[in-house]
Amino acid sequence: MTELPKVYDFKEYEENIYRVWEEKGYFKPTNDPNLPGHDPSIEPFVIVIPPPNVTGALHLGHPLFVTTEDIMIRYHRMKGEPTLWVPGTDHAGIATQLQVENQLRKEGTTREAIGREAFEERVWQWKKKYGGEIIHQLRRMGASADWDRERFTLDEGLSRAVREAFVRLYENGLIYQGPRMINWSPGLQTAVSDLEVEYSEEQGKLYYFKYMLADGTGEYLPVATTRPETIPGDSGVAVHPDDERYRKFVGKEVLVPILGRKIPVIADDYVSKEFGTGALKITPGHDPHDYEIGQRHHLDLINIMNKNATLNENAGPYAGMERFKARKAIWADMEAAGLVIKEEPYLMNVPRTQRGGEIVEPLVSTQWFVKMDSLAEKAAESVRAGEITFVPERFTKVFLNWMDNIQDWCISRQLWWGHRIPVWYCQDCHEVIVSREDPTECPKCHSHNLVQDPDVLDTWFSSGLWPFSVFGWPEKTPDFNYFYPTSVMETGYDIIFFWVARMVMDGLYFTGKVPFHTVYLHGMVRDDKGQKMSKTKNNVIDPLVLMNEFGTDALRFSLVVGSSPGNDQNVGVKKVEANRNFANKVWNIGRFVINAVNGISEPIAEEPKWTLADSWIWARTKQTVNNVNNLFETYQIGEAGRQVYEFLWNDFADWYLEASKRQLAEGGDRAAYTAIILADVLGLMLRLLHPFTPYVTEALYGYLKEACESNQFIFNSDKKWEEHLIVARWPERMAEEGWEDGAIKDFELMQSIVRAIRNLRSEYKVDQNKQLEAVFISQNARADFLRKQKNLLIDLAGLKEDGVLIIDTWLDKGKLTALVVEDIEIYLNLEGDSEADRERMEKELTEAESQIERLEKLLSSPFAQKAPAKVVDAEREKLAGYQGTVEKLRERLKK
RNA sequence: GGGCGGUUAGCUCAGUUGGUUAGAGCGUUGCGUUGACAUCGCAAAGGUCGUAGGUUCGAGUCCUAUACCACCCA
Repeated sequence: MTELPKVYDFKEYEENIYRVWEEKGYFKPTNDPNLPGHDPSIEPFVIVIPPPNVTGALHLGHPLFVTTEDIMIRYHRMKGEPTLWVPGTDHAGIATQLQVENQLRKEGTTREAIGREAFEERVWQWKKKYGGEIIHQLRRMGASADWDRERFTLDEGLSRAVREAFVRLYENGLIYQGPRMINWSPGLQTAVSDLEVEYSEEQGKLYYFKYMLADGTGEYLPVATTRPETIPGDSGVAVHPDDERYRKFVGKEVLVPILGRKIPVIADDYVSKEFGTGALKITPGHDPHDYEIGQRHHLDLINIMNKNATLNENAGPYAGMERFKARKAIWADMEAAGLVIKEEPYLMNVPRTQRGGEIVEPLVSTQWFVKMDSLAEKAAESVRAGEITFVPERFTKVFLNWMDNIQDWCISRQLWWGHRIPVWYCQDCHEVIVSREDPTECPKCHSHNLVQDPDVLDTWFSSGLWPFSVFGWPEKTPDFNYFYPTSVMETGYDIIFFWVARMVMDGLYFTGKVPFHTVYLHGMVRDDKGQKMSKTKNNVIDPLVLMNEFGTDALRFSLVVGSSPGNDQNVGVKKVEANRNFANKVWNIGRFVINAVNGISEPIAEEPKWTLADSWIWARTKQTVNNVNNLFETYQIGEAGRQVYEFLWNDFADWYLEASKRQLAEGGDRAAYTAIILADVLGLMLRLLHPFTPYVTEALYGYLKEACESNQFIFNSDKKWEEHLIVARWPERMAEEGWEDGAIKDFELMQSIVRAIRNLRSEYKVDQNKQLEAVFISQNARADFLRKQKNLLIDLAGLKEDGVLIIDTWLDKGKLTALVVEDIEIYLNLEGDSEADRERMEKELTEAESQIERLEKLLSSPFAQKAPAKVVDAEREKLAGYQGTVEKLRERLKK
């Protein structure tokens, strides 16, 4: 027999338990399609992990998604389904490249200095180190993923998938290369997609100046701009066609300040008459809206900017100047030339890159793009048709709205870390070769002088293929055939466009199937005040610190319980601490139950005679099992966890365990059956709780199993205990048998009486160990009921063993202190202040009377006719209870 | 400009077919340790469920308007 320590020491168990799980192969799916005996007709449950970046930065978002997905995985595994969770990591182009560049900088070198090949080698080293670390942390969080199937987005297999996807899209005309307006990051020296640009409201200035007419009349158009440095790139001035003020200028020419270039005045209804002066300078080379207007009106496209955000030769005297220095210089020169009208403060939306944070420069550049409209249409269709469900549902609209307004996707990045674009250029005949295999000669001129496109693909290009590339696509592998499409995609709502949308589009395009039937989106983790966690705010909580201090179970429980899908949640140390306490509570419940089982040492003689407490806890157990099943099926994981918590702490531990102590002490069948109930209820709850807190439950399960299996008096050998909880059978719904409501109601009456007595004890500052004498006055069935439950009252309310009297009527009430619960009068031998007693009872009377008033009013209203009988009856019973209380209190107060 | 979410106890949040006295954790206050648990127990205080209307026998929950906060898209 194992003697368990008083305190659950998670450090004792976590690592060992995880190792055992893994060694036993529990993380691997049953019904593996690669093994003999596979049955393809059984539907598996499959999740592919949102692959964490290999940058090495661990944050609370990781344990959140690990826990959520692991809960789903463990739940389905326990239900006996073939269950697969595919883990892996993402190469995270920009983020990782930046990290390695930082490292190089510290060494006093740069990627340019060491060259592309050496740089790539460095990044692989980085990946090996930090990618391994991330994986190690995922394991530490208890992730029951199939590590033999772990993938990395730059693996050989996945790289092949990327190539296949690119070539197929290209061949079908969905990938094209061309000069387009893109977002250029001067710091990162690469193009970024629209999604990677974030807008921040910042204080800037609106500059008003004169656009002089070219006819020399001295007339001018007043124009306002936030970016004077782009003036050298202007190729037109636009006004609204209905604008009376400027109608006469349309068709005329104006002079670009300083440069003196002639440009036309055009009319376009994009221009807002109210904004600024109502006249807009058009810079098609450096503003996305101007770009469109320029196209409409065939304006010149002038690029005035170098890739490093200095102005180029098109900017005349400002060539070579950095963009913000040029702004000042131009403005000063214009002021000198008398062209300045005024400047005023202006709150503007500044585009910045998600990664580097510096201001994005919109400019025209030759890049690779994916044509999105047809892809998006199919994706939207399948969502509208209900092939994909979002949890929470509101994200359906967000998703569709984005799909309906989709823009082409710039997929080329001027980086060195990522999937190299599979395009080669013949240096002799300029043929463009797009190929699955590296070509050695030009198919057109047979030259061997080929150069591969230097760019790499946007990381999300490969992520979009993840749900099927991890299974070996484009090969039709057994894994792909059986596990794809997957079941649930669980990830953060912040990447619904970046990732979820692209997986849906790619899945439909490349496999003809939606990649998953459910998208479960979790919220962001914030600090305990609701602030975003950031290094600058110094409010980052390191999950490792939390796990070291409170254990993995506590962290997992904290992240999932008390929150709901799609909503952000605040996490503080206190919360994790509280849940560490819960793990300890469960542990001690387990200790008690195991001791109880071990204490049974004689065989059962007769059929069971269940006590009220037995019936009650079993009824509540059934309720909890059924509720948790309902909640799991509707993805209300947090609420499910909360209900198990509540049951274990407030019902099982606080009441049933207390009640069971006497039952166990009684010995014989009573004790044996009590031990059985304790073990059965705990067994069921460990199962329900296991997905949330896998370690403490697995540890306890082992001890409980040991205790039960070794006790032949109450547990026969045909009751099968699975070897480990991780693969134990999930408790399915339990049918109602009709007695449950009565047992619950009866026990609740006992609870009311016990609480009333405890309150009074506390009010009278009675020593906890002092046993009180009590007289209960009640009639008929109620009195019989109380007589039957006398022992329960004695134990739970702290009454004297032979000092409890239950009688019909009693005259000599003396100076005893009275209590009334429903129609039961209770007298305790407390040396009370009779005046205080009277006051207390009067207060209770007033309260009960007001309740009667409320209920009588309610029951005489249309409520009684229109509400369901069950609801009305419940109110009637309450009323009867209060009426009993009032009657007894009045009687007592008369004396 | 469009959209979405939030507003519930001092703090952080649950509350999914509407059911009639609204819950938890933390914090606060009081009492209490030789047997499951002080990483605890027993109890107490604390809420016009943002505001105004509406639907309904009944609204924290559904509808409309509105205020504030946060986020997404343009």
